[in-house]
Amino acid sequence: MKYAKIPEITIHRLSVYARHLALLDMNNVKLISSVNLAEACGVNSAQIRKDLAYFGEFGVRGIGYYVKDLLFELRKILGLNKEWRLGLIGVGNLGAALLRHALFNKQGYIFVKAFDQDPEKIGTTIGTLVIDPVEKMEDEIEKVGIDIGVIATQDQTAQECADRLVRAGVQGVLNFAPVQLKAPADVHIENVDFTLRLDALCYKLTTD
Amino acid sequence: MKYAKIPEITIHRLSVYARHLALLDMNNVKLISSVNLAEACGVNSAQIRKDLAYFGEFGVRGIGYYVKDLLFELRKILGLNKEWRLGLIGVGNLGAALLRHALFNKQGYIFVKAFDQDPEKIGTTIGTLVIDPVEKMEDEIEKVGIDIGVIATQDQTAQECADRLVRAGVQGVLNFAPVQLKAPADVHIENVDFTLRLDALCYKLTTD
DNA sequence: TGCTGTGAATAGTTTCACAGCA
DNA sequence: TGCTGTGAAACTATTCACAGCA
Repeated sequence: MKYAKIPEITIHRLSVYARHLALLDMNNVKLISSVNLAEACGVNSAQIRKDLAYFGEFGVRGIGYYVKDLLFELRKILGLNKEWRLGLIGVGNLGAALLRHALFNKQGYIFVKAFDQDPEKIGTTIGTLVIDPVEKMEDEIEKVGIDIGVIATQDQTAQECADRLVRAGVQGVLNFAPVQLKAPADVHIENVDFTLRLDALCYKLTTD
Repeated sequence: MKYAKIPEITIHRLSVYARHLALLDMNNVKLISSVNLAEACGVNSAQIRKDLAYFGEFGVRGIGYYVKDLLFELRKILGLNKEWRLGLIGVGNLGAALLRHALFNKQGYIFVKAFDQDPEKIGTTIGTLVIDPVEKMEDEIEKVGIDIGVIATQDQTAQECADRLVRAGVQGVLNFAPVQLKAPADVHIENVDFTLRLDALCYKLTTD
Protein backbone atom coordinates (compact mmCIF):
# COMPACT_ATOMS: atom_id res chain seq x y z
CA MET A 1 0.00 0.00 0.00
CA LYS A 2 2.84 2.38 0.80
CA TYR A 3 4.92 2.80 -2.35
CA ALA A 4 6.96 5.91 -1.74
CA LYS A 5 7.56 8.27 1.12
CA ILE A 6 4.24 10.02 1.59
CA PRO A 7 4.43 13.70 2.55
CA GLU A 8 3.06 14.44 5.98
CA ILE A 9 0.87 17.16 4.53
CA THR A 10 -0.78 14.64 2.22
CA ILE A 11 -1.78 12.59 5.27
CA HIS A 12 -3.31 15.65 6.88
CA ARG A 13 -5.29 16.37 3.76
CA LEU A 14 -6.50 12.77 3.49
CA SER A 15 -7.88 13.22 6.97
CA VAL A 16 -9.71 16.36 5.87
CA TYR A 17 -11.09 14.58 2.81
CA ALA A 18 -12.27 11.70 4.98
CA ARG A 19 -14.06 14.08 7.28
CA HIS A 20 -15.92 15.71 4.43
CA LEU A 21 -16.76 12.38 2.85
CA ALA A 22 -18.25 11.23 6.16
CA LEU A 23 -20.45 14.32 6.10
CA LEU A 24 -21.51 13.65 2.51
CA ASP A 25 -22.23 10.03 3.35
CA MET A 26 -24.40 11.08 6.26
CA ASN A 27 -26.36 13.27 3.85
CA ASN A 28 -26.74 10.32 1.50
CA VAL A 29 -24.58 11.75 -1.24
CA LYS A 30 -23.38 8.83 -3.35
CA LEU A 31 -20.92 10.35 -5.76
CA ILE A 32 -18.47 13.25 -5.78
CA SER A 33 -15.91 14.63 -8.22
CA SER A 34 -12.44 15.77 -7.25
CA VAL A 35 -13.45 19.31 -8.23
CA ASN A 36 -16.40 19.34 -5.81
CA LEU A 37 -14.48 17.72 -2.99
CA ALA A 38 -11.60 20.11 -3.57
CA GLU A 39 -13.91 23.08 -3.31
CA ALA A 40 -15.33 21.88 -0.01
CA CYS A 41 -11.88 21.20 1.43
CA GLY A 42 -10.27 24.38 0.12
CA VAL A 43 -7.68 22.77 -2.13
CA ASN A 44 -6.95 22.30 -5.83
CA SER A 45 -8.60 19.29 -7.47
CA ALA A 46 -5.32 17.99 -8.91
CA GLN A 47 -4.04 18.01 -5.36
CA ILE A 48 -6.69 15.55 -4.32
CA ARG A 49 -6.05 13.28 -7.27
CA LYS A 50 -2.29 13.38 -6.62
CA ASP A 51 -2.78 12.68 -2.92
CA LEU A 52 -4.93 9.67 -3.70
CA ALA A 53 -2.55 8.46 -6.40
CA TYR A 54 0.06 7.68 -3.74
CA PHE A 55 -2.17 4.86 -2.57
CA GLY A 56 -4.01 3.61 -5.64
CA GLU A 57 -6.80 4.38 -8.08
CA PHE A 58 -10.07 4.93 -6.30
CA GLY A 59 -12.12 6.85 -8.84
CA VAL A 60 -14.04 6.11 -12.01
CA ARG A 61 -13.14 8.12 -15.10
CA GLY A 62 -15.98 10.21 -16.38
CA ILE A 63 -17.90 9.63 -13.16
CA GLY A 64 -15.97 10.62 -10.04
CA TYR A 65 -15.59 8.88 -6.68
CA TYR A 66 -18.17 6.79 -4.87
CA VAL A 67 -18.42 8.47 -1.47
CA LYS A 68 -18.76 5.32 0.63
CA ASP A 69 -15.96 3.51 -1.17
CA LEU A 70 -13.50 6.37 -0.99
CA LEU A 71 -14.31 6.99 2.66
CA PHE A 72 -13.70 3.33 3.41
CA GLU A 73 -10.38 3.37 1.58
CA LEU A 74 -9.23 6.57 3.27
CA ARG A 75 -10.10 5.22 6.69
CA LYS A 76 -8.16 2.09 5.89
CA ILE A 77 -5.15 4.08 4.69
CA LEU A 78 -5.17 6.25 7.80
CA GLY A 79 -5.56 3.21 10.03
CA LEU A 80 -8.94 4.33 11.33
CA ASN A 81 -10.58 0.96 10.71
CA LYS A 82 -9.67 -0.16 14.20
CA GLU A 83 -10.17 1.10 17.73
CA TRP A 84 -7.34 3.16 19.18
CA ARG A 85 -6.73 3.04 22.90
CA LEU A 86 -5.70 6.33 24.48
CA GLY A 87 -4.18 7.08 27.86
CA LEU A 88 -4.45 10.59 29.27
CA ILE A 89 -1.69 12.09 31.38
CA GLY A 90 -2.74 15.17 33.32
CA VAL A 91 -6.38 15.61 34.24
CA GLY A 92 -6.43 19.38 34.61
CA ASN A 93 -8.86 21.71 32.84
CA LEU A 94 -7.79 20.63 29.41
CA GLY A 95 -7.35 16.95 30.20
CA ALA A 96 -10.78 16.67 31.79
CA ALA A 97 -12.30 18.44 28.79
CA LEU A 98 -10.66 15.93 26.47
CA LEU A 99 -11.99 13.01 28.48
CA ARG A 100 -15.50 14.39 28.22
CA HIS A 101 -15.14 15.33 24.57
CA ALA A 102 -17.70 13.34 22.60
CA LEU A 103 -15.74 13.32 19.37
CA PHE A 104 -13.17 10.87 20.58
CA ASN A 105 -15.41 7.91 21.20
CA LYS A 106 -17.37 8.66 18.07
CA GLN A 107 -14.31 8.25 15.88
CA GLY A 108 -12.84 5.01 17.12
CA TYR A 109 -10.71 6.69 19.76
CA ILE A 110 -11.29 5.59 23.31
CA PHE A 111 -9.67 6.69 26.56
CA VAL A 112 -8.89 3.63 28.65
CA LYS A 113 -6.68 5.26 31.30
CA ALA A 114 -6.23 8.63 32.96
CA PHE A 115 -3.37 9.64 35.25
CA ASP A 116 -2.73 12.60 37.50
CA GLN A 117 -0.31 13.47 40.26
CA ASP A 118 -2.77 15.45 42.40
CA PRO A 119 -3.85 13.30 45.42
CA GLU A 120 -7.16 15.17 45.43
CA LYS A 121 -7.97 13.89 41.95
CA ILE A 122 -6.64 10.35 42.24
CA GLY A 123 -9.45 7.88 42.73
CA THR A 124 -12.13 10.26 41.50
CA THR A 125 -14.13 9.44 38.39
CA ILE A 126 -14.66 11.31 35.13
CA GLY A 127 -17.21 9.65 32.91
CA THR A 128 -16.46 5.99 33.46
CA LEU A 129 -12.73 6.42 34.11
CA VAL A 130 -11.08 6.35 37.53
CA ILE A 131 -8.04 8.60 37.75
CA ASP A 132 -4.85 6.72 38.62
CA PRO A 133 -1.68 8.09 40.19
CA VAL A 134 1.10 8.90 37.72
CA GLU A 135 3.47 6.67 39.69
CA LYS A 136 1.55 3.66 38.44
CA MET A 137 1.71 4.74 34.83
CA GLU A 138 4.20 2.13 33.59
CA ASP A 139 2.46 -0.73 35.46
CA GLU A 140 -1.04 0.23 34.43
CA ILE A 141 -0.11 0.76 30.80
CA GLU A 142 1.57 -2.62 30.77
CA LYS A 143 -1.61 -4.12 32.22
CA VAL A 144 -4.27 -2.61 29.96
CA GLY A 145 -2.25 -1.64 26.89
CA ILE A 146 -2.56 1.75 25.21
CA ASP A 147 -1.64 2.83 21.71
CA ILE A 148 -1.37 6.56 22.21
CA GLY A 149 -0.45 8.69 25.20
CA VAL A 150 -2.11 12.09 25.40
CA ILE A 151 -0.08 14.61 27.36
CA ALA A 152 -2.13 17.43 28.89
CA THR A 153 0.07 18.31 31.85
CA GLN A 154 1.87 21.49 32.82
CA ASP A 155 4.70 22.42 30.46
CA GLN A 156 7.40 21.55 32.98
CA THR A 157 6.24 17.97 33.49
CA ALA A 158 5.50 17.16 29.85
CA GLN A 159 8.97 15.83 29.03
CA GLU A 160 9.02 13.61 32.11
CA CYS A 161 5.64 12.17 31.11
CA ALA A 162 6.87 11.55 27.60
CA ASP A 163 9.88 9.68 29.00
CA ARG A 164 7.64 7.49 31.13
CA LEU A 165 5.36 6.76 28.18
CA VAL A 166 8.36 5.77 26.11
CA ARG A 167 9.61 3.54 28.91
CA ALA A 168 6.17 1.92 29.04
CA GLY A 169 6.54 1.12 25.35
CA VAL A 170 4.05 3.63 23.97
CA GLN A 171 4.89 4.57 20.38
CA GLY A 172 2.46 7.40 19.76
CA VAL A 173 2.16 10.65 21.68
CA LEU A 174 -0.32 13.48 21.27
CA ASN A 175 1.18 16.44 23.08
CA PHE A 176 -0.87 19.45 24.17
CA ALA A 177 1.96 21.10 26.12
CA PRO A 178 3.69 23.91 24.22
CA VAL A 179 7.14 22.35 24.48
CA GLN A 180 9.36 20.49 22.03
CA LEU A 181 9.44 16.93 23.36
CA LYS A 182 12.47 14.72 22.84
CA ALA A 183 11.97 11.03 22.18
CA PRO A 184 13.58 8.12 20.30
CA ALA A 185 13.08 8.14 16.53
CA ASP A 186 10.62 5.24 16.60
CA VAL A 187 8.23 7.17 18.83
CA HIS A 188 5.81 9.39 16.94
CA ILE A 189 4.90 12.72 18.44
CA GLU A 190 2.19 15.07 17.24
CA ASN A 191 1.81 18.46 18.83
CA VAL A 192 -1.44 20.32 19.30
CA ASP A 193 -0.37 23.81 20.06
CA PHE A 194 -3.00 26.50 20.01
CA THR A 195 -0.62 29.20 21.23
CA LEU A 196 1.31 28.83 17.97
CA ARG A 197 -1.93 29.26 16.06
CA LEU A 198 -2.83 32.30 18.10
CA ASP A 199 0.58 33.79 17.42
CA ALA A 200 0.09 33.23 13.70
CA LEU A 201 -3.27 35.01 13.91
CA CYS A 202 -1.68 37.97 15.67
CA TYR A 203 0.97 38.19 13.00
CA LYS A 204 -1.65 38.25 10.28
CA LEU A 205 -3.81 40.76 12.09
CA THR A 206 -0.78 42.94 12.71
CA THR A 207 0.64 42.95 9.21
CA ASP A 208 -2.30 43.29 6.88
CA MET B 1 9.23 45.49 8.07
CA LYS B 2 7.46 43.17 5.67
CA TYR B 3 9.48 43.05 2.46
CA ALA B 4 8.25 40.00 0.63
CA LYS B 5 5.48 37.50 1.12
CA ILE B 6 6.54 35.58 4.21
CA PRO B 7 5.71 31.85 4.19
CA GLU B 8 3.19 30.83 6.80
CA ILE B 9 5.53 28.12 8.01
CA THR B 10 8.21 30.70 8.73
CA ILE B 11 5.78 32.49 11.04
CA HIS B 12 5.07 29.27 12.88
CA ARG B 13 8.77 28.68 13.34
CA LEU B 14 9.36 32.22 14.58
CA SER B 15 6.80 31.49 17.24
CA VAL B 16 8.69 28.34 18.24
CA TYR B 17 11.97 30.25 18.34
CA ALA B 18 10.37 32.94 20.49
CA ARG B 19 9.13 30.34 22.92
CA HIS B 20 12.55 28.81 23.31
CA LEU B 21 14.20 32.19 23.64
CA ALA B 22 11.77 33.06 26.43
CA LEU B 23 12.85 29.90 28.20
CA LEU B 24 16.53 30.74 27.74
CA ASP B 25 15.93 34.26 28.96
CA MET B 26 14.22 32.93 32.07
CA ASN B 27 17.30 30.81 32.71
CA ASN B 28 19.48 33.87 32.29
CA VAL B 29 21.14 32.72 29.10
CA LYS B 30 22.46 35.81 27.34
CA LEU B 31 23.68 34.55 24.01
CA ILE B 32 22.79 31.77 21.59
CA SER B 33 24.02 30.67 18.16
CA SER B 34 21.74 29.62 15.34
CA VAL B 35 23.18 26.10 15.62
CA ASN B 36 22.20 25.79 19.28
CA LEU B 37 18.77 27.34 18.82
CA ALA B 38 18.21 25.12 15.80
CA GLU B 39 19.04 22.03 17.81
CA ALA B 40 16.59 22.96 20.53
CA CYS B 41 13.83 23.70 18.05
CA GLY B 42 14.46 20.69 15.85
CA VAL B 43 15.36 22.57 12.67
CA ASN B 44 18.41 23.30 10.51
CA SER B 45 20.48 26.31 11.51
CA ALA B 46 20.37 27.84 8.05
CA GLN B 47 16.60 27.66 8.34
CA ILE B 48 16.68 29.94 11.34
CA ARG B 49 19.02 32.40 9.69
CA LYS B 50 16.86 32.44 6.53
CA ASP B 51 13.67 32.87 8.54
CA LEU B 52 15.16 35.83 10.38
CA ALA B 53 16.58 37.30 7.18
CA TYR B 54 13.04 38.03 5.97
CA PHE B 55 12.80 40.66 8.68
CA GLY B 56 16.30 42.03 9.17
CA GLU B 57 19.72 41.29 10.64
CA PHE B 58 19.48 40.47 14.30
CA GLY B 59 22.72 38.62 14.96
CA VAL B 60 26.37 39.48 15.48
CA ARG B 61 28.89 37.71 13.26
CA GLY B 62 31.32 35.56 15.16
CA ILE B 63 29.14 35.86 18.28
CA GLY B 64 25.55 34.78 17.73
CA TYR B 65 22.28 36.33 18.89
CA TYR B 66 21.60 38.17 22.11
CA VAL B 67 18.68 36.29 23.63
CA LYS B 68 16.80 39.28 25.00
CA ASP B 69 17.20 41.31 21.84
CA LEU B 70 16.12 38.56 19.49
CA LEU B 71 13.15 37.68 21.69
CA PHE B 72 12.09 41.31 21.69
CA GLU B 73 12.38 41.52 17.91
CA LEU B 74 10.47 38.29 17.36
CA ARG B 75 7.67 39.37 19.66
CA LYS B 76 7.49 42.64 17.77
CA ILE B 77 7.40 40.85 14.41
CA LEU B 78 4.65 38.50 15.57
CA GLY B 79 2.67 41.37 17.04
CA LEU B 80 2.93 40.03 20.57
CA ASN B 81 4.04 43.35 22.01
CA LYS B 82 0.44 44.30 22.70
CA GLU B 83 -2.51 42.81 24.53
CA TRP B 84 -4.92 40.76 22.45
CA ARG B 85 -8.57 40.68 23.44
CA LEU B 86 -10.30 37.35 22.94
CA GLY B 87 -13.97 36.44 22.91
CA LEU B 88 -15.00 32.84 23.52
CA ILE B 89 -18.01 31.32 21.79
CA GLY B 90 -19.20 28.08 23.34
CA VAL B 91 -18.50 27.44 27.00
CA GLY B 92 -18.65 23.64 26.96
CA ASN B 93 -15.94 21.34 28.26
CA LEU B 94 -13.31 22.68 25.95
CA GLY B 95 -14.38 26.32 26.12
CA ALA B 96 -14.39 26.34 29.91
CA ALA B 97 -10.95 24.71 29.93
CA LEU B 98 -9.63 27.44 27.64
CA LEU B 99 -11.04 30.16 29.88
CA ARG B 100 -9.27 28.66 32.87
CA HIS B 101 -6.07 27.99 30.97
CA ALA B 102 -3.29 29.97 32.60
CA LEU B 103 -1.18 30.28 29.49
CA PHE B 104 -3.46 32.73 27.82
CA ASN B 105 -3.21 35.55 30.29
CA LYS B 106 0.49 34.92 30.73
CA GLN B 107 1.19 35.59 27.07
CA GLY B 108 -0.70 38.80 26.46
CA TYR B 109 -3.91 37.06 25.51
CA ILE B 110 -6.95 37.91 27.57
CA PHE B 111 -10.52 36.69 27.37
CA VAL B 112 -12.86 39.64 27.74
CA LYS B 113 -16.14 37.94 26.73
CA ALA B 114 -17.69 34.49 26.78
CA PHE B 115 -20.92 33.46 25.06
CA ASP B 116 -23.10 30.38 25.24
CA GLN B 117 -26.60 29.44 24.13
CA ASP B 118 -27.42 27.23 27.12
CA PRO B 119 -29.80 29.14 29.48
CA GLU B 120 -28.34 27.15 32.37
CA LYS B 121 -24.91 28.60 31.75
CA ILE B 122 -25.86 32.16 30.88
CA GLY B 123 -25.23 34.46 33.80
CA THR B 124 -22.88 32.07 35.57
CA THR B 125 -19.28 32.98 36.14
CA ILE B 126 -16.01 31.31 35.16
CA GLY B 127 -13.01 33.01 36.67
CA THR B 128 -13.97 36.66 36.44
CA LEU B 129 -16.09 36.34 33.32
CA VAL B 130 -19.88 36.26 33.23
CA ILE B 131 -21.28 34.13 30.43
CA ASP B 132 -23.47 36.09 28.01
CA PRO B 133 -26.17 34.77 25.70
CA VAL B 134 -25.04 34.24 22.08
CA GLU B 135 -27.92 36.42 20.90
CA LYS B 136 -26.11 39.42 22.33
CA MET B 137 -22.84 38.58 20.61
CA GLU B 138 -22.87 41.36 18.01
CA ASP B 139 -23.96 44.03 20.53
CA GLU B 140 -21.52 42.99 23.22
CA ILE B 141 -18.59 42.72 20.84
CA GLU B 142 -19.39 46.17 19.54
CA LYS B 143 -19.46 47.43 23.12
CA VAL B 144 -16.23 45.98 24.50
CA GLY B 145 -14.24 45.28 21.31
CA ILE B 146 -12.45 42.01 20.69
CA ASP B 147 -9.61 41.18 18.34
CA ILE B 148 -10.03 37.44 18.06
CA GLY B 149 -13.05 35.18 18.32
CA VAL B 150 -12.40 31.70 19.69
CA ILE B 151 -14.93 29.14 18.49
CA ALA B 152 -15.35 26.15 20.81
CA THR B 153 -18.91 25.16 19.99
CA GLN B 154 -20.43 22.02 18.55
CA ASP B 155 -19.40 21.34 14.94
CA GLN B 156 -22.86 22.16 13.58
CA THR B 157 -22.99 25.66 15.08
CA ALA B 158 -19.40 26.67 14.30
CA GLN B 159 -20.15 28.19 10.90
CA GLU B 160 -23.05 30.20 12.27
CA CYS B 161 -20.81 31.57 15.02
CA ALA B 162 -18.16 32.46 12.48
CA ASP B 163 -20.77 34.35 10.45
CA ARG B 164 -21.84 36.31 13.51
CA LEU B 165 -18.25 37.14 14.42
CA VAL B 166 -17.67 38.38 10.89
CA ARG B 167 -20.83 40.48 11.07
CA ALA B 168 -19.57 41.94 14.34
CA GLY B 169 -16.40 42.99 12.53
CA VAL B 170 -14.01 40.48 14.07
CA GLN B 171 -11.06 39.82 11.76
CA GLY B 172 -9.37 36.91 13.51
CA VAL B 173 -10.86 33.54 14.36
CA LEU B 174 -9.34 30.63 16.26
CA ASN B 175 -11.49 27.63 15.45
CA PHE B 176 -11.50 24.49 17.58
CA ALA B 177 -14.38 22.83 15.71
CA PRO B 178 -13.27 20.23 13.18
CA VAL B 179 -14.99 21.90 10.25
CA GLN B 180 -13.78 23.99 7.33
CA LEU B 181 -15.15 27.47 8.04
CA LYS B 182 -16.05 29.84 5.22
CA ALA B 183 -15.38 33.54 5.65
CA PRO B 184 -14.47 36.63 3.60
CA ALA B 185 -10.86 36.83 2.47
CA ASP B 186 -10.00 39.61 4.92
CA VAL B 187 -10.95 37.45 7.91
CA HIS B 188 -8.12 35.26 9.18
CA ILE B 189 -8.98 31.80 10.41
CA GLU B 190 -6.66 29.42 12.22
CA ASN B 191 -7.81 25.92 12.99
CA VAL B 192 -6.79 23.89 16.02
CA ASP B 193 -7.79 20.40 15.15
CA PHE B 194 -6.54 17.62 17.33
CA THR B 195 -8.53 14.96 15.51
CA LEU B 196 -6.40 15.60 12.44
CA ARG B 197 -3.29 15.17 14.56
CA LEU B 198 -4.64 11.97 16.02
CA ASP B 199 -5.38 10.66 12.55
CA ALA B 200 -1.82 11.44 11.51
CA LEU B 201 -0.54 9.53 14.51
CA CYS B 202 -2.66 6.54 13.62
CA TYR B 203 -1.33 6.58 10.09
CA LYS B 204 2.24 6.59 11.33
CA LEU B 205 1.60 3.88 13.89
CA THR B 206 -0.15 1.81 11.26
CA THR B 207 2.44 2.08 8.50
CA ASP B 208 5.79 1.77 10.19
C1' DT C 1 38.50 32.28 14.88
C1' DG C 2 33.69 31.57 14.77
C1' DC C 3 29.83 33.20 13.97
C1' DT C 4 26.01 35.38 10.74
C1' DG C 5 23.94 36.39 6.27
C1' DT C 6 23.11 34.79 1.70
C1' DG C 7 23.72 33.12 -3.32
C1' DA C 8 23.50 28.77 -5.44
C1' DA C 9 22.09 24.03 -5.47
C1' DT C 10 18.93 20.79 -4.16
C1' DA C 11 14.69 18.88 -2.71
C1' DG C 12 9.87 18.90 -2.32
C1' DT C 13 5.12 20.45 -3.49
C1' DT C 14 1.55 22.29 -6.28
C1' DT C 15 -0.60 23.24 -10.49
C1' DC C 16 -1.26 22.74 -15.34
C1' DA C 17 -2.69 20.37 -19.17
C1' DC C 18 -3.97 16.53 -21.46
C1' DA C 19 -4.06 11.43 -22.52
C1' DG C 20 -6.99 7.65 -21.42
C1' DC C 21 -11.00 5.52 -20.26
C1' DA C 22 -16.17 4.54 -18.52
C1' DT D 1 -18.82 13.68 -22.89
C1' DG D 2 -16.73 14.30 -18.48
C1' DC D 3 -14.34 12.62 -15.39
C1' DT D 4 -9.74 10.48 -13.37
C1' DG D 5 -4.78 9.70 -13.37
C1' DT D 6 -0.35 11.56 -14.39
C1' DG D 7 3.95 13.51 -16.84
C1' DA D 8 5.86 17.93 -17.18
C1' DA D 9 6.28 22.68 -15.71
C1' DA D 10 6.13 25.99 -12.26
C1' DC D 11 6.65 27.24 -7.88
C1' DT D 12 8.14 26.98 -3.01
C1' DA D 13 11.10 25.59 0.67
C1' DT D 14 15.32 23.68 2.56
C1' DT D 15 20.07 22.92 2.82
C1' DC D 16 24.74 23.64 1.47
C1' DA D 17 28.75 26.17 1.35
C1' DC D 18 31.22 30.07 1.80
C1' DA D 19 32.08 35.21 1.73
C1' DG D 20 32.13 38.79 5.08
C1' DC D 21 32.69 40.67 9.36
C1' DA D 22 33.16 41.24 14.81
